[in-house]
Amino acid sequence: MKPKARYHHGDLKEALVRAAYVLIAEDGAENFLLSDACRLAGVSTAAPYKHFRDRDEILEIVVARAFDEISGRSMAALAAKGEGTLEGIIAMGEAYVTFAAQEQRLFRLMFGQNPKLKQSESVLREGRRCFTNVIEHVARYCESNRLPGDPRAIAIRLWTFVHGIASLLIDEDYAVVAPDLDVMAMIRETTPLMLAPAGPATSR
Amino acid sequence: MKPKARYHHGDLKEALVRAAYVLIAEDGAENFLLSDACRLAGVSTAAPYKHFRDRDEILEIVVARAFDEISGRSMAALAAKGEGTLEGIIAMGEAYVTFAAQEQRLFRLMFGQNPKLKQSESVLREGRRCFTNVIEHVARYCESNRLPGDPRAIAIRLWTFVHGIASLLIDEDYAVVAPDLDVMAMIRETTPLMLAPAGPATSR
DNA sequence: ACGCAAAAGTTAGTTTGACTAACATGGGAA
DNA sequence: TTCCCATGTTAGTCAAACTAACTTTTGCGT
Repeated sequence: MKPKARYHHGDLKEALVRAAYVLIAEDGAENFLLSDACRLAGVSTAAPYKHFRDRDEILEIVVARAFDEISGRSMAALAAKGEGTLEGIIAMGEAYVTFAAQEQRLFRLMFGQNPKLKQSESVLREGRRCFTNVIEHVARYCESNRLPGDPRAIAIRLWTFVHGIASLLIDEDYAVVAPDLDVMAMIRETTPLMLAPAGPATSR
Repeated sequence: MKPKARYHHGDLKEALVRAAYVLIAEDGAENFLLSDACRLAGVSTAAPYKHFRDRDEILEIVVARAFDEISGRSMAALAAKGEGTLEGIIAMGEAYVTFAAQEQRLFRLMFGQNPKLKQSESVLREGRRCFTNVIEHVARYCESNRLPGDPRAIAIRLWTFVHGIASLLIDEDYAVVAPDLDVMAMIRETTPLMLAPAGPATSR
C-alpha cells in the first residue's frame, strides 16, 4: 500500500535532502537543480521553501551529512587496524582519500568555494568532529609510542597531506604531471616521515 | 587626448580579461558578473560575445594568467635563495602558499570545481609549466646533494603538502581546529622531512 | 579616394532556474 | 465537529547569460 497521491508528502524535508545528496554525488553541486530534487520527490518547485530558507540550506545539510560519512569511515578504518597503531593512522588517511575519490562531487562541495556553507552551525560542528578525531588518535599514537613532539602539530601535518592528495587527485591535477601515481602507496610511505617531531628545521 | 566616446573600444578583449581578473580576485568567480566587466569596460552586455565563446572562456584566460603568476613568483623566490638549495625549495613552497593566501579567490577558481576550465588548452599548459618547475628544481637539489630517492616522487610529495596547506588555509578549515597555526613555520619544519627517500614504510 | 565586406558595437529580446505571493488542502488538537 | 495552520499548489517575478537582428567603423583592394 504505497501512499501514492497524497497531498501532503509525509516527510518532504528528508526526501528532498536525500534526493539532493544523491543528485549532488552524481552530478556535482554546480549542476544541482532544486527542481530536479522536487521532481524526484514528486512535489512542485515551490514546496521546498516551506522547509528550507533557500537552496544553500539544503546544501548545508548535505555537506554536514558528508562530513559525518567521512567521520564514520575514518573511525571504522581506525578500529579495523587498531587504535594507537601506525597502521591505524595510515588507514584513516586512506579512508579520507578514498572517500574523496569515490565521492568527488561531494568532496568538492565540502571544501569548495561557497563561504556560506562554512558558516553553517551544523557544517562547522561536523567538520570539527571529523578533524578532532584525527588529532585525538594521533595524540594517542604519539603517547603510546612515547614519541616526542606536539601531537596536534603532527596531526595537522598528516591531515594537510592527505587533504592535499585528495584535492589534487579529484581535480585531476596529478593526471597532468604524474598519470601513474599510486596515491595510497604515497600515503603509506610518507606518513611515517611526518610522524617525526616538529621543530626548527632539522636539515638531514 | 583620451579616445573617449569611440564606438569601437580598441582592445576590448584585453580590457574584459583584465576587468574579470580584478573582479574575480576581489569578489570570487561565483560572484563575477559579465555585466560588471562590461560596465568597467564601458560597453554593452552583448559586446563580449564578439570576442568570447561564453563566460567560461574568460574564466579560462584568467586562470591561465593566474598560473603564470604563480610560476613567476615561484621562480623569483627560488632565484632569490639560490637554485639547488633547501632554502630555495622552501621558498618555492612559501611562494605557493603566499599566493594562495593573498589571492584566495583566484586560487579557488584555479583549483575549483569547474571541469571545463581544466580542459582548456592554455590552462593545461600553464598548469603543467607551474608544476614542472617544482619537479625540475627538486631534482636538481636531489642531485647536487646526492640524495637517494626519486626526485619526481619527492617533488610530488612537496607539492601535495603545500597544496594541502593552501587549500585548508584559504577555506579557513585550519581556523576551526587550529586558529593560531603558523603555516610558514610548518613548511620550514616539514619540507626537510619530506626530502627523505620514498620507499616501503621506513617506520622510525 | 572610394566602395564595401566584415569586424565590432548596439538594442531588444529569449531562456532558465531560484525565489515569492496568494490561494488550496487536509490533519489533528480543543 | 471545527478550524487553525503546516504544507502543498499555481502563477508569476527577477536576474543574468546568451542570441538575433540591426548599425557603425575600419581598413583593404582597386
